[in-house]
Amino acid sequence: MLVTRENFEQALSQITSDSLVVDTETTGLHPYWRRKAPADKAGGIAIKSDAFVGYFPVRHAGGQNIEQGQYARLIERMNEVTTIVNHNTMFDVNMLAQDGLDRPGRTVDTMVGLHLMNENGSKKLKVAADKYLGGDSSKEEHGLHQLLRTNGLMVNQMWRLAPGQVAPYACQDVILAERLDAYLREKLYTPRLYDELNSFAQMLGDMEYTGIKVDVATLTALANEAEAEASASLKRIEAMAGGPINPNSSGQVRYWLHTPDATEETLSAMKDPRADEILTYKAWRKACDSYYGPYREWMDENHVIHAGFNPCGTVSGRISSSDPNLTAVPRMSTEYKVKKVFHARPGKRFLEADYSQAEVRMAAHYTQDARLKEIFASGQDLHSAVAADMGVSRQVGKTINLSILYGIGAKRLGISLGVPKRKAQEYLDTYNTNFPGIKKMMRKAEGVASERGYIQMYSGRRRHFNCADADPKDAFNNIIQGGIGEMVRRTMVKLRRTIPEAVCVLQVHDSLMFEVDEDRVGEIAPDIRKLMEDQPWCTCPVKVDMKTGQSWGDMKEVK
DNA sequence: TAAATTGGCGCC
DNA sequence: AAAGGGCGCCAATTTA
Repeated sequence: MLVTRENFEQALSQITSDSLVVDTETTGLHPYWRRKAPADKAGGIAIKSDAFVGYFPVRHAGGQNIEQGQYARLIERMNEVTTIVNHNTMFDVNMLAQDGLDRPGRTVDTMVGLHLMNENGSKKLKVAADKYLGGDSSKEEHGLHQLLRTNGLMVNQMWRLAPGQVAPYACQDVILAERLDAYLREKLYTPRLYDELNSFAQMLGDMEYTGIKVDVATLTALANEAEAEASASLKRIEAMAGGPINPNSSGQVRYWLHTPDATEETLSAMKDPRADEILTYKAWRKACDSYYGPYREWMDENHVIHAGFNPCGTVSGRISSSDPNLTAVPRMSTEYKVKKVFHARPGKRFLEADYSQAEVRMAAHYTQDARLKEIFASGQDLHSAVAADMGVSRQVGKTINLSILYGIGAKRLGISLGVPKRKAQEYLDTYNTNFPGIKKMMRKAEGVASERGYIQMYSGRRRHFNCADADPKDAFNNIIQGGIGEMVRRTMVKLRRTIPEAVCVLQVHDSLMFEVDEDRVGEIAPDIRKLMEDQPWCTCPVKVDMKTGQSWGDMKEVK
């Protein structure tokens, strides 16, 4: 039904269940997308409770909205329920937070269920509904798009249509989400994981809502420095080239330096001052264009960046981050110090906990390679121990440790070590002789992936290979990568439950960043470490390194 | 001219 | 025999 000022009371009285399906039609794209679109709000809200389905227009351009006081009461009512169900639920929760919605006790997101069911497939509600529930939802949605088109509107401008035009489609969405949830609970290979992922998705939504603070003075200073360095470098380049040139144009660089490409690898190998200067310019320019510049635009009025964390962002089971992508902030070893712009809020400190050599430890667990397990069990330095076994330098050992799990070949390893392919092949052979478990498991994983159609992680989560764009060759890497994803995911939820005073603000795959009261760092750190290292399922010891600081760019080790 | 692709590069 | 896994984003370049 379409809810109006007149029938509002009647509609509200029909919201009786403790779990609601809630879907917003927004007046923009995203509550935090200050960069891509204006920060906007709910235009209308579809709600399903038991047999009731209604659309509450709140900001439709042509009027016919419910009263502000009525909307406040609707939000109040939503704050009383324990569960909110939808497709991509945290989007709606964070959108409605702008209108006073509290953090819900529990959320259910059909999107994470779909991702669990088949991480290769589409995560769109209508496509999934057609596929799993039968019917023609996609086609029905066509009617809405038609309506938008004839009014010259974009898909995110439904609030410009009359409430009565939007209501049937909005109501359809909450009905579909509820049916899809029921379907997933019945058909998923593991409903337990669906619940787990829902808790995790909720936590990621909370992280996005919390955000991370930028120190504007630092940002300005670093941005100015980078701009100055970039333009000085460009002047030097143009002097050498004898005229204007765009160092970001791979075509122009190739032409000037007679190289096959303009990658860092090629240019740095040249030992040519012209190539070095190009690299200098590109690095400073990237700092401006990919970090400092965008960060300014992503900040809200409190200088907080609300990056997105997507639980359905990768096929391996890792999360992805975007707008901006906070999993790709340059390390402090680069010349530009981007991490320095992130500061803990006043009275708080960052506490960063990294799983040490997570991938190789996970490989030791999955392969049961005797020597690898021995190295970790004895607590030796991995790279040195591997190098010693192989009779090579630590650098070679380290490079191989880092690349072997990606299935690197002799050619690529040779380039990365700066040795002939033959020599690189010798290294690989030596490695495989010393650590035979890896290659054996790679073959096995590939076989299982192509024959059974999926591989399974320790948590029970599956990575499917029964489709064209999933390559069984990636099975081994995916089980390692995904295994870490599962470990970190479960640990994050457990941490939130048992150490709520450690507020998680970032996850960078095998690393977690918390914000805690500055005077409680010493007390909380050991608890975090203990919980993170407690992985009884893992047959290889798990180790966590911890750091603390006021800025992400200035962290000191915690013993 | 806008959309799509490519080249390149940041992270684990 | 040979085989570089998973992302997001920017600017340049090509395509429709």
